[in-house]
Amino acid sequence: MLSKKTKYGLKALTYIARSEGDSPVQVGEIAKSEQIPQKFLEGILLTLRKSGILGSKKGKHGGYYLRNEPSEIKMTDVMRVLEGPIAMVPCVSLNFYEKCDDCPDEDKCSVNKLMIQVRDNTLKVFRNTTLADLSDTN
Amino acid sequence: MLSKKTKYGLKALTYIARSEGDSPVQVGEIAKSEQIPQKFLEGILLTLRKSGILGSKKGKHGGYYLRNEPSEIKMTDVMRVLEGPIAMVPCVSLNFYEKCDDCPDEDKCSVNKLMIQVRDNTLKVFRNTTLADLSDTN
DNA sequence: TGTAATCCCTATTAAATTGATAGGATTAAT
DNA sequence: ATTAATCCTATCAATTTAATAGGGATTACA
Repeated sequence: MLSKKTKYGLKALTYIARSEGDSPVQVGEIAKSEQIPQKFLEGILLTLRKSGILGSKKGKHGGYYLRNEPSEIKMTDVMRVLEGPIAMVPCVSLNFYEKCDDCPDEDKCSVNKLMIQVRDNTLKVFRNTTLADLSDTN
Repeated sequence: MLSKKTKYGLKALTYIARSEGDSPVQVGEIAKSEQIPQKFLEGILLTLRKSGILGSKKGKHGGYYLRNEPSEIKMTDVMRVLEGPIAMVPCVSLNFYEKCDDCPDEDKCSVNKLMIQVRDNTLKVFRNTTLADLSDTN
């Protein structure tokens, strides 16, 4: 299941992408419009900024803005920042690899093989989707 | 992340599929061979039996057996029993649908659209994979 | 220069979930 | 009867998640 953090983060990014004008978008505005607890959202946008996806401007009339064009922001990056590994088991993760405690031999593990397929298919979706796709209002 | 329950369940099913002879396979044997806490595994096999995937024989020389051929046991069914919904958000789940508390309008939700794609691709994998594929020792 | 608005940071908490354990009841083979 | 297995329920500890709280630092602007 997708965490609220990720869901809220995706909605916020979409909101920012849609409001891109000259001035940065404020947390309070996003929180209100998207029905997200403001303090919770603050933390989420902070991690998105630290990861380089968002930029921010402090002080009065401050807020958040995208560091790149929506069409340049891939879901792979966003999802990894918000949700962590895309793979369902660590032993299959490209960016967060870890050996499983059980499992003496990965090559012989039936779960491993199945999860590689799932990972590849999910990756395909995330690689082919950008924030521009999310914010297209069709 | 895949729960241990699901991982253990998949390994156990694979084990049973590979040992299919005349007599049922015992929990203790699986637990030992696959390094799974026995009592935990008991519960897992119980739910697999209640869902109709496994059958059991009680008492001495009892154990568990597959109710169908491995090639008839689809991952969609196994995953839904062990892990629950395949979709990452309830509003996109085919078998466990629920409206999201936030989200006034699903059709306009950017997360919704993305997660439908992920779901469909994951489903594709699970529908095309059976226990026979998992237990093929290549 | 002061005040309000905004992001920034850390700590805390409550609830839910997960992984595991415990103890025995029931059933069947010998 | 005895033994060996499944079956069932309850409980527990650890972790994770979602949310809240309280204030610090920075900036615009009157």
